[in-house]
Amino acid sequence: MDQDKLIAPKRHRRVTAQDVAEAAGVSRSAVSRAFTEGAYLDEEKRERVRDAALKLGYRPNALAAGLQGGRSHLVAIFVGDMRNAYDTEVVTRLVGALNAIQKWPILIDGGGLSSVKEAMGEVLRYPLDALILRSGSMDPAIARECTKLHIPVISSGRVLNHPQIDNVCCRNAQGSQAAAQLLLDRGRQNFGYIAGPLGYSSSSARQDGMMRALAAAGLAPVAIEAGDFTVESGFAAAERLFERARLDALLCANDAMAIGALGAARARGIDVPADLSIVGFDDISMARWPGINLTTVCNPIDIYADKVVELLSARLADPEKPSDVAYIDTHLVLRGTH
Amino acid sequence: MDQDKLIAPKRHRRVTAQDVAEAAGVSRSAVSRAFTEGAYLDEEKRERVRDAALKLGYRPNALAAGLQGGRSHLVAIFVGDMRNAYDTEVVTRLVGALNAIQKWPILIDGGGLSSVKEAMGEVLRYPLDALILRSGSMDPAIARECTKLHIPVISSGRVLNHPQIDNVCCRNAQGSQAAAQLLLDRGRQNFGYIAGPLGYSSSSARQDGMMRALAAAGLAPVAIEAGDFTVESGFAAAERLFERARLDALLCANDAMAIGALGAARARGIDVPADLSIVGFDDISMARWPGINLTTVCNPIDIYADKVVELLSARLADPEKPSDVAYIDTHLVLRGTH
DNA sequence: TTGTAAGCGTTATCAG
DNA sequence: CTGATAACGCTTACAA
Repeated sequence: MDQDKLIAPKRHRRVTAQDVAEAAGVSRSAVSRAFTEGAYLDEEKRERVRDAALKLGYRPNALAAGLQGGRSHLVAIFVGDMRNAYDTEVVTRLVGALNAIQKWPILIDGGGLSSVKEAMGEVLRYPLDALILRSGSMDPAIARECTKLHIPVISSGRVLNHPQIDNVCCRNAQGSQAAAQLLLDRGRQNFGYIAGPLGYSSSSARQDGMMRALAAAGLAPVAIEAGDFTVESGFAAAERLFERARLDALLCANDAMAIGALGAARARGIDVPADLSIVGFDDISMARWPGINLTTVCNPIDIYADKVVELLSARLADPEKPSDVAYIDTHLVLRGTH
Repeated sequence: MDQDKLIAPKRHRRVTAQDVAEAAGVSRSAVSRAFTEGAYLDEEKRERVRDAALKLGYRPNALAAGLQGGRSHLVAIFVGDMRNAYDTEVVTRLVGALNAIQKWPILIDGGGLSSVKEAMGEVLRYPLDALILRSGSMDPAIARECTKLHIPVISSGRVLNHPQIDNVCCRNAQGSQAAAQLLLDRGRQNFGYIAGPLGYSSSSARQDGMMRALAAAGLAPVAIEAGDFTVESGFAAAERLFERARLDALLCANDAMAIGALGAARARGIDVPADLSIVGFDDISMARWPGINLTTVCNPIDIYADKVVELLSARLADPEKPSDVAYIDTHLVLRGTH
């Protein structure tokens, strides 16, 4: 016991390869090899090392391994605002997809943070395998800074034109054009639109798509209001719209605002879908909840996440490859509000 | 240019302290000191180093710094299932709170993962500052394994009795007892309950709280069904309940299932709250959405996350301190369904 | 105040 | 197949 204290100066030193080597009666390198796939090592010896490691509770220190030159297996995900339902669902899928390929996602939530840039700066001190940007309103300067550090960047939701940045992006205009067409075919004529905040490319692209469909029918939207992508803001924007004009069709830049608008319509006694069609965008999980049952444009999240991981793997395999843009096709999901 | 190629063998080597030192005409240690708060270094020199660093795009490698003995500033968050709305909100707050104190959360989502244990094993190779467990059904063996590695563990949602594990936990029974009492006071007598899956301590504690209130009034629940915490399962469970019995009060183990039950009641033409009171638990953000407006027991998420971070900081400050349990008080949120 | 040198725990290289 | 040895990039005594 006394001896114990003498031998272990630091109280809770992590078990190292050295310790295991001594316990198993082999060299440090043998221990390393025992844990390296396809390294030359006598099977019996490998067995012995593994046993000793298990007994001592050893596991190779990922920090040291990462330092030594290989990959850190750390991937940062920068999220614009995790309080946004769609972003949250994307992050959830992304986390799952990354976990599955043994990449460990570090999350940074711009929504809850006062100084995003500072946080990014701190996280960039880790030699990340990659950075995933999930934000419609990310300062492109930050992305460019990452490429300077030679960290692969995957931008999701907004296409950044940079030779080192891969992008995955949904065909926004196509989706909302189809949604508008659906309502036109149903005989709707008085369209309203609830946009997202200024500066979000997805919102403006979606608005453009609607405009295009309307223009082809010789129409234009009757009224447009903007929210901030939250349910509450959708509720408020819808109320303003209902004050201003008598609509029979309402398209929204995302599902959350559409759900808010649906609440506002019901509160006002408007019959949806008999008197007013409401269509969202994204197909978040709440859209299919009983009591909401929102008709919407599906922005397929799982495909999205898989695509991000695919681009990531391709980039890691060949860091010099030209940058890529993966477009995701949308499709209409007809439920009860159109 | 040719020289460039000769000097830089690896194509995109990260800028190191050495590079900065050479550029600024100082020693490596001076560079290190320039970035260390409160280290002795001539102000003019520090300026010079910082300038050179900025120009070269240098930032201290966090891996190397962490290896060197200090903290890694990495914290793993293990989530039982990120597709669960409450867990997701907790994670969001946790991420924000950790980002704010410069700890970088690595997420592992048990819900999306086939082999949770394996993933945990991989992540434990990083010398984590701490591990946060957010899961009602986590295998306690995993937690114990972490304490063996001397990694502080904070368990959230279930109290683990271990000298090295800190806990934060909401007073579940208290909350649902109050909810039941509210409905008793309103004259309700025929109570139903939608429980969570077996093995979730929160669900059973909440059920106990309700039982206690009913027992005090000489009552017992009329019917109980179980779901899996999802909206869909709440919908289905409520339908089964409505088949079995005529209820005037329905308590649910969480908000998501209550929202499902609300949908089922409406689909059946039951007037909520005139003929049936429905009360949830947690107060997730959707509970206050227009069109849902759910009366519920608030399980204050922000306090929760702050508490976790508080325990974490205390533990890091004194790794030998006795383990702690922080109980979170609930309160009723009266909205439109009671 | 500064530079030198010794780790931190790995993995990769290179003789044997 | 295996054991030394040299990186990896940083911090921090220690000496100047």
